[in-house]
Amino acid sequence: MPGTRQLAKSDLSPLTPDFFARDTLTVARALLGQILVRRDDATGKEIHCRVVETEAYTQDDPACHAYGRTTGRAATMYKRPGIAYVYFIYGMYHCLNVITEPEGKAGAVLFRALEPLHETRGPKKAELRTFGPGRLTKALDITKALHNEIPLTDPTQPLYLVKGKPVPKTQIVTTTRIGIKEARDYPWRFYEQDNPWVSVRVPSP
DNA sequence: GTCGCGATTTGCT
DNA sequence: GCAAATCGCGACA
Repeated sequence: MPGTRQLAKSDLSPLTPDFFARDTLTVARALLGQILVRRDDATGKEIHCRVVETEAYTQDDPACHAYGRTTGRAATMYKRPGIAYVYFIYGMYHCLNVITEPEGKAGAVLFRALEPLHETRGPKKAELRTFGPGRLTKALDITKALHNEIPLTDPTQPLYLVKGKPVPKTQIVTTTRIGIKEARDYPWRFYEQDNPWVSVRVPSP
Protein backbone atom coordinates (compact mmCIF):
# COMPACT_ATOMS: atom_id res chain seq x y z
CA MET A 1 0.00 0.00 0.00
CA PRO A 2 2.19 2.86 -1.18
CA GLY A 3 1.45 6.20 0.35
CA THR A 4 -0.31 4.89 3.43
CA ARG A 5 0.80 5.79 6.90
CA GLN A 6 0.18 2.28 8.17
CA LEU A 7 2.96 0.96 10.35
CA ALA A 8 5.38 -1.14 8.36
CA LYS A 9 5.71 -4.70 9.52
CA SER A 10 9.35 -4.12 10.38
CA ASP A 11 8.22 -1.54 12.91
CA LEU A 12 6.58 -4.33 14.84
CA SER A 13 9.38 -6.83 14.60
CA PRO A 14 10.08 -8.42 17.95
CA LEU A 15 13.36 -8.07 19.77
CA THR A 16 15.34 -11.28 19.41
CA PRO A 17 17.07 -13.40 22.07
CA ASP A 18 20.37 -12.05 20.72
CA PHE A 19 19.37 -8.59 21.84
CA PHE A 20 19.19 -9.85 25.42
CA ALA A 21 22.16 -12.25 25.35
CA ARG A 22 24.54 -9.39 26.07
CA ASP A 23 26.04 -7.57 29.00
CA THR A 24 23.17 -6.58 31.33
CA LEU A 25 24.19 -2.92 31.53
CA THR A 26 24.25 -2.70 27.73
CA VAL A 27 20.79 -4.25 27.51
CA ALA A 28 19.41 -1.96 30.24
CA ARG A 29 20.43 1.09 28.16
CA ALA A 30 19.43 -0.42 24.82
CA LEU A 31 15.94 -1.17 26.10
CA LEU A 32 15.15 2.52 26.51
CA GLY A 33 12.91 3.48 23.58
CA GLN A 34 11.89 -0.11 22.79
CA ILE A 35 8.21 -1.00 22.86
CA LEU A 36 6.46 -3.30 25.30
CA VAL A 37 3.23 -4.73 23.89
CA ARG A 38 0.46 -5.99 26.13
CA ARG A 39 -2.31 -7.83 24.31
CA ASP A 40 -5.64 -8.76 25.84
CA ASP A 41 -6.50 -12.00 24.09
CA ALA A 42 -10.17 -11.72 25.07
CA THR A 43 -10.67 -8.42 23.23
CA GLY A 44 -7.70 -8.52 20.87
CA LYS A 45 -6.76 -5.05 22.04
CA GLU A 46 -3.13 -4.11 22.37
CA ILE A 47 -1.45 -1.52 24.57
CA HIS A 48 1.91 -0.24 23.34
CA CYS A 49 4.34 1.40 25.75
CA ARG A 50 7.81 2.87 25.33
CA VAL A 51 10.37 1.76 27.88
CA VAL A 52 11.65 4.91 29.60
CA GLU A 53 13.31 3.70 32.83
CA THR A 54 15.27 0.52 33.64
CA GLU A 55 17.58 -0.97 36.24
CA ALA A 56 20.27 -3.63 35.82
CA TYR A 57 20.86 -6.60 38.16
CA THR A 58 23.69 -9.09 37.72
CA GLN A 59 25.09 -12.26 39.21
CA ASP A 60 27.96 -10.37 40.86
CA ASP A 61 25.68 -7.71 42.27
CA PRO A 62 24.87 -7.96 46.01
CA ALA A 63 21.43 -6.44 45.38
CA CYS A 64 20.52 -9.17 42.86
CA HIS A 65 18.20 -12.06 43.76
CA ALA A 66 20.70 -14.38 42.07
CA TYR A 67 23.68 -13.14 44.08
CA GLY A 68 25.21 -16.30 45.56
CA ARG A 69 22.05 -18.26 44.67
CA THR A 70 21.06 -20.53 41.85
CA THR A 71 17.87 -22.07 43.21
CA GLY A 72 14.32 -20.95 43.89
CA ARG A 73 13.22 -17.80 42.11
CA ALA A 74 16.88 -17.03 41.32
CA ALA A 75 16.95 -20.01 38.94
CA THR A 76 14.90 -17.98 36.45
CA MET A 77 17.72 -15.48 36.11
CA TYR A 78 20.04 -18.15 34.72
CA LYS A 79 17.61 -19.19 32.01
CA ARG A 80 17.21 -18.12 28.39
CA PRO A 81 17.80 -14.46 27.54
CA GLY A 82 14.61 -12.68 26.58
CA ILE A 83 12.25 -14.49 28.94
CA ALA A 84 10.33 -12.64 31.64
CA TYR A 85 11.23 -12.70 35.32
CA VAL A 86 8.22 -11.63 37.35
CA TYR A 87 8.43 -11.68 41.14
CA PHE A 88 6.00 -10.79 43.92
CA ILE A 89 7.13 -8.23 46.48
CA TYR A 90 5.80 -6.60 49.68
CA GLY A 91 2.83 -8.94 49.64
CA MET A 92 1.04 -6.91 46.97
CA TYR A 93 3.11 -5.93 43.98
CA HIS A 94 4.67 -7.70 41.04
CA CYS A 95 7.86 -6.54 39.34
CA LEU A 96 8.64 -7.22 35.66
CA ASN A 97 12.15 -7.99 34.47
CA VAL A 98 13.64 -9.48 31.32
CA ILE A 99 16.46 -12.00 31.50
CA THR A 100 19.82 -10.99 30.05
CA GLU A 101 23.22 -12.59 29.40
CA PRO A 102 23.70 -15.99 27.73
CA GLU A 103 21.87 -18.91 29.30
CA GLY A 104 23.72 -20.11 32.40
CA LYS A 105 24.80 -16.65 33.48
CA ALA A 106 22.38 -14.68 35.66
CA GLY A 107 21.22 -11.20 34.79
CA ALA A 108 18.04 -9.19 34.43
CA VAL A 109 16.72 -5.74 33.67
CA LEU A 110 13.89 -4.36 35.80
CA PHE A 111 11.28 -2.26 34.00
CA ARG A 112 10.70 0.75 36.23
CA ALA A 113 8.62 3.03 33.99
CA LEU A 114 6.78 2.95 30.66
CA GLU A 115 5.23 5.65 28.48
CA PRO A 116 1.89 4.46 27.06
CA LEU A 117 1.88 5.52 23.41
CA HIS A 118 -1.82 6.20 23.06
CA GLU A 119 -2.29 7.86 26.44
CA THR A 120 -3.32 11.44 25.75
CA ARG A 121 -3.21 12.69 29.32
CA GLY A 122 -0.03 13.02 31.33
CA PRO A 123 1.03 10.61 34.08
CA LYS A 124 -0.96 12.40 36.77
CA LYS A 125 -4.34 12.04 35.04
CA ALA A 126 -3.52 8.93 33.06
CA GLU A 127 -5.75 5.89 32.90
CA LEU A 128 -2.64 3.76 32.74
CA ARG A 129 -0.34 4.46 35.65
CA THR A 130 2.84 2.94 34.30
CA PHE A 131 5.46 4.91 36.26
CA GLY A 132 6.99 2.80 39.03
CA PRO A 133 7.69 -0.95 38.89
CA GLY A 134 4.72 -1.95 41.05
CA ARG A 135 2.31 0.41 39.32
CA LEU A 136 3.18 -0.63 35.78
CA THR A 137 2.52 -4.31 36.44
CA LYS A 138 -0.78 -3.42 38.06
CA ALA A 139 -1.76 -1.14 35.16
CA LEU A 140 -0.99 -3.84 32.59
CA ASP A 141 -2.22 -6.81 34.67
CA ILE A 142 1.15 -8.51 34.73
CA THR A 143 1.42 -11.28 37.31
CA LYS A 144 3.89 -13.95 38.28
CA ALA A 145 1.30 -16.68 37.78
CA LEU A 146 0.56 -15.73 34.19
CA HIS A 147 3.72 -14.12 32.89
CA ASN A 148 6.78 -15.39 34.70
CA GLU A 149 9.25 -17.03 32.30
CA ILE A 150 7.27 -16.35 29.12
CA PRO A 151 9.46 -15.38 26.14
CA LEU A 152 9.12 -11.65 25.56
CA THR A 153 10.62 -12.24 22.11
CA ASP A 154 7.49 -14.09 20.96
CA PRO A 155 4.64 -12.00 19.50
CA THR A 156 2.14 -14.79 20.09
CA GLN A 157 2.52 -14.15 23.82
CA PRO A 158 0.23 -11.67 25.59
CA LEU A 159 3.31 -9.67 26.55
CA TYR A 160 6.31 -9.07 24.30
CA LEU A 161 8.84 -6.50 23.14
CA VAL A 162 9.17 -4.98 19.68
CA LYS A 163 11.73 -2.70 18.13
CA GLY A 164 11.37 1.01 18.76
CA LYS A 165 13.71 3.90 18.26
CA PRO A 166 16.56 3.61 20.75
CA VAL A 167 17.04 6.58 23.05
CA PRO A 168 20.25 8.38 22.03
CA LYS A 169 23.11 8.19 24.51
CA THR A 170 22.97 11.94 25.10
CA GLN A 171 19.39 11.61 26.33
CA ILE A 172 20.09 8.80 28.78
CA VAL A 173 20.49 9.71 32.46
CA THR A 174 22.61 7.24 34.45
CA THR A 175 22.07 7.12 38.19
CA THR A 176 21.70 4.87 41.24
CA ARG A 177 18.99 2.28 41.77
CA ILE A 178 15.92 2.73 43.95
CA GLY A 179 14.80 0.87 47.07
CA ILE A 180 17.78 -1.41 47.64
CA LYS A 181 20.14 -1.67 50.62
CA GLU A 182 23.12 -3.39 49.05
CA ALA A 183 25.14 -1.77 46.30
CA ARG A 184 23.22 1.49 46.57
CA ASP A 185 26.06 3.32 44.89
CA TYR A 186 26.07 1.32 41.63
CA PRO A 187 25.04 3.67 38.79
CA TRP A 188 22.79 1.02 37.26
CA ARG A 189 19.52 2.87 36.76
CA PHE A 190 18.87 4.45 33.38
CA TYR A 191 16.13 6.71 32.14
CA GLU A 192 15.18 9.03 29.33
CA GLN A 193 15.97 12.60 30.25
CA ASP A 194 12.92 14.87 30.73
CA ASN A 195 10.42 12.08 30.20
CA PRO A 196 7.46 12.82 32.52
CA TRP A 197 6.73 9.11 32.97
CA VAL A 198 10.02 8.41 34.76
CA SER A 199 9.31 7.33 38.36
CA VAL A 200 12.10 9.12 40.19
CA ARG A 201 14.22 11.82 38.62
CA VAL A 202 17.62 12.87 39.85
CA PRO A 203 17.27 16.32 41.44
CA SER A 204 18.34 18.84 38.84
CA PRO A 205 21.34 21.01 39.79
C1' DG B 1 7.54 -25.00 61.32
C1' DT B 2 8.69 -20.15 62.53
C1' DC B 3 10.66 -15.62 61.63
C1' DG B 4 12.17 -11.44 59.35
C1' DC B 5 12.14 -8.85 55.55
C1' DG B 6 11.72 -7.06 50.74
C1' DA B 7 14.23 -4.27 43.37
C1' DT B 8 6.83 -0.67 46.58
C1' DT B 9 3.03 2.30 47.09
C1' DT B 10 -0.23 4.84 49.58
C1' DG B 11 -2.20 7.58 52.98
C1' DC B 12 -1.92 9.97 57.18
C1' DT B 13 0.60 13.14 60.55
C1' DG C 1 8.32 12.30 56.90
C1' DC C 2 6.81 7.84 58.31
C1' DA C 3 4.30 3.63 58.90
C1' DA C 4 0.89 0.30 57.27
C1' DA C 5 -0.49 -3.08 53.99
C1' DT C 6 0.37 -8.12 53.07
C1' DC C 7 2.67 -12.60 51.60
C1' DG C 8 6.35 -15.34 49.21
C1' DC C 9 10.89 -16.50 49.87
C1' DG C 10 15.07 -17.65 52.15
C1' DA C 11 17.41 -18.59 56.55
C1' DC C 12 17.48 -21.27 60.45
C1' DA C 13 15.58 -24.86 63.87
